[in-house]
Amino acid sequence: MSPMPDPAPGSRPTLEAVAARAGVSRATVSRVVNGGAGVRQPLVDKVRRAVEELGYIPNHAARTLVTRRNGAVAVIIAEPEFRVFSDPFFEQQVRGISRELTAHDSQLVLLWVEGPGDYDRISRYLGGGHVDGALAFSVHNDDELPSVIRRVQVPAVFGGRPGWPGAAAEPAFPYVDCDNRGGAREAVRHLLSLGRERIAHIAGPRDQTSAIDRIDGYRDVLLDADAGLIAQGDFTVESGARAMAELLERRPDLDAVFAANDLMASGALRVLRERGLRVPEDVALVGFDDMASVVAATEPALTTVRQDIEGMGRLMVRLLMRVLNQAEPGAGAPGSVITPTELVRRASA
Amino acid sequence: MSPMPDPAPGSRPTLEAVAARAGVSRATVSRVVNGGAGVRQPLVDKVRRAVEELGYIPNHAARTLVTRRNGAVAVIIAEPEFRVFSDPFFEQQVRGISRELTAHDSQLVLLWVEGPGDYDRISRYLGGGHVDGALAFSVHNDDELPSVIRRVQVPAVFGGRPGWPGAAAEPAFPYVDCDNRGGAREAVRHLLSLGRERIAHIAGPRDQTSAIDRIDGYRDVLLDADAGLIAQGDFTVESGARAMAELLERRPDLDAVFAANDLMASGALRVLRERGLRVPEDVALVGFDDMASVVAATEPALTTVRQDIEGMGRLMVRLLMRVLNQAEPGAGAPGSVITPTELVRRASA
DNA sequence: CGATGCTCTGAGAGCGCTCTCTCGCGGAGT
DNA sequence: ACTCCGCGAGAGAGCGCTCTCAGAGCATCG
Repeated sequence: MSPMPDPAPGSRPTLEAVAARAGVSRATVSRVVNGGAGVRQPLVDKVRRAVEELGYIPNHAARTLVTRRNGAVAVIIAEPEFRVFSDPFFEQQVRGISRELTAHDSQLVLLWVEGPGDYDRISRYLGGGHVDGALAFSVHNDDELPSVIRRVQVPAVFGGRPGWPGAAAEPAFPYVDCDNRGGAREAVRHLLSLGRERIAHIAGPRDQTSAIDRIDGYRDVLLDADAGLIAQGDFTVESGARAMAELLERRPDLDAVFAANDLMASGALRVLRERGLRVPEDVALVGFDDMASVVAATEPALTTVRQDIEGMGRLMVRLLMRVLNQAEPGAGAPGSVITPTELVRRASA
Repeated sequence: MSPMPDPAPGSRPTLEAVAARAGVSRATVSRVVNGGAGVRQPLVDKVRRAVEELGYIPNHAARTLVTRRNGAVAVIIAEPEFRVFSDPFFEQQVRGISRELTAHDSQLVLLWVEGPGDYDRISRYLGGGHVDGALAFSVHNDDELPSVIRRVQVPAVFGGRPGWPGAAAEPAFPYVDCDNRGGAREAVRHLLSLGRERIAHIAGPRDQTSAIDRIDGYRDVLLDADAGLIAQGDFTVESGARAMAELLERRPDLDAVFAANDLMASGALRVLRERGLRVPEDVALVGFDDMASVVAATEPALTTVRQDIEGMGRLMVRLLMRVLNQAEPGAGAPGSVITPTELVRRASA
C-alpha cells in the first residue's frame, strides 16, 4: 500500500539505521519508540518519520535480552482428556485471555501438556524465561502443575479455585473464579420463591471445586436437604440424564431440579420430557453457566445462572499483569477475584 | 527433588557461570549445550556436570538475537466465527501441530484474528520476527490473510487447499490437504458397488475447497448425475437434515446418500429415520471425516471416509520446518502434500 | 628431528536494544 | 552579569549468547 523503498532483502532496519536517518542518537530513537517521553516534539516527529520511511520494527529478542520482559504469556492446558478445546466454556475463556493479552501487547503461547511425563518439558520451558507468566486452569486435585509452576518460580494465575490439599491455607497463586456458591444459592432460592418444596440437585464431579462450591451453595439454602435429592453427575449431558432418571426413581415427588451445569440440565430435561413430565409445570429446572449453545437448543428455554466466562479470562490476564508490574515481588500479591453471577430467568423455572 | 544449591534468587546462571565452574571457555560450553560436536568427551562430561549442578537453562532471547531463530511458530486462527475451537476437526489439527512442534523444540504461538481490522496487528507481529514461520488454515476466498503473510515475507504453510483466485497458478504457499476428491470418488464407487443407482450428494459450503473437491469427486464418478440429486448444506448437522428433507422431496426414489461430512450425514440420518426409511436397507449413507464424536453416536454406525487430521497437522509443521531449513530461500520450495483417505466401512453402507 | 597437518579450545567481536550517566544548554534567581 | 538548576540529548556499557578465527597441542610423515 505505502510506497516503501524496499530495503535490502532479508535485513530489517535497526535502531541504528533509524537514528542515522533521523540524525539523532540511538538512545533518542529508543525513547521515541517506547513512548517518546522526555523528547522534544520536533525530534519526536523526525524520528517517527524515519521509522515510517524505513518500516522499522523493533527486534523483540534484543529488547527482551535487556528488559527481561518477553511480552508473552503461556496458557497451559493440562487436561488429559481429548475434548478440551471442544468445551465451549474453555473456548470462551481462552478467547477472553487472547483479547486481553492483545490489549496488553502480549502474546499467547499455548502449552499443551501431553500427560504427566511431559511436565519436564513444560518446566524447562517455563524456567527458560520464554514467558513472563503463566495462566492455567483449575486442575484436578492431584495434578502436579501447581507445584511445577511454583518450582520454576514463574508468576501464574489460575482459572477456577484450585482445590489441592491445603490450597486455602498456603499463599498459593491468585485465581479467578465466579461466585459458584452464591450463584447456586440464588438458583435454589429462586426455586423456593416459586413455591417448590422438593428441590433436587444434580452435582458435578467431586474433584472440581466449581462443582463442590455449587453443591455447597445448594446446601446453604436447603439446610435439611434429603441426601436422596442429590445425584451425582460429571458435567456431561449423558450424566445429567442418568442422574435425573435416578432422582426420579428415588423421589418421584420432586418438583424442581437445580443442575450444576447447563449440559447436565439439558440431559435432565430430555429425561423429564421422556417421562411425560412438564417443565416447568411439574418440575422446574435451573442450570448453571448460561452456555449459549445449550441454552439456545432447549425447549423450554433454560433458566440458568450466568457467569461471564470471557470476562473471567480477561480478568486472569489483568491479575497476571498486576503481578508482573509490581516492583516488589514479595509485597502484597494481588488477591484472587470472585466474579458475580446472575440468575437468568427463562421458561424452565 | 535434586538437591540443587539454590542460586542467588532471581538471577539465573549464565553460560559464563557454567564455563567458570567447568573450567572451560564460554565457547566450549556453548558447543556442548548445542550438541557437543567437536568437543572431547572428558570436557563434555565436565560441562554437562556443571550445567546440571547450576541448573543452567539457556537464555532464549540471547540465542535468538544471534541465531535469528525463534523456536516459535504462529498458528493463525482467522475464522471470524465463534465456534472455531469447538470444531473437533480443528482441535485435532491443532493437537497434531502442537505435538509435532514439540518434537521440533518449537513453541506454538496462537494468533487469533479478531476481524479484518486486526490484520494490522497480525502483520506487525509476523513482521517483527517473533516467529520463524506461520501456520494458517484454508480461509474463505476473500480473506486477506494470504496477502498479509506474503507481504511480511514470513514462511508459511496452509492447512487445506487455498481457494483464492488464481491460487493454483501462482507460486503460493505450500499446503497440506487430504485427497478430498479421491476420497469422494471412493465413497461413491463403494455405493455403486453396493448396487445403488440413485446416489444423492449433500454438499458443503461452496466457498471451501474441501467441499468443492468432494462434490467434484462425486461428479467424477457419476458423470451424468441429475442436478436434483445434489443438495446444498454448510457442514452443520442442521443443514444436513434440511438437505436430506429437500432431497427426499425431490427424489423420493433415491437409494443412497453421500454427505460431504459426518456432521451433515448425522443430520441426514435423523431425517431418514424420522421418515421411516431404513439405513442401509432403503438408503445407504456415507459420510466424510470419520469424526470420532459423530461416528460413535450414530445408529447404525456410519460408513465414512477417514482422513488423518492429526497427521495433517503434523505434516504442516514438517513442511514448514523444511522451508525453514533450506539454505537458499528461493530454491525449490517444498511442494504441497495431499494425504490419502480411506473408506471405513461400517453399518450404514 | 623438524615440518606439516589435523583436531580441539579459547579469545573476542558482535547480534539490536535499553538505560544510566554525563554533558550541554537555556532560563530563573540574586 | 554570574551561578544554579533542570531538562533534553548523546555516549557507552552491557544483556547472554553464537561463531569465526587464530592458536595450541598432538600425531604423523619426510
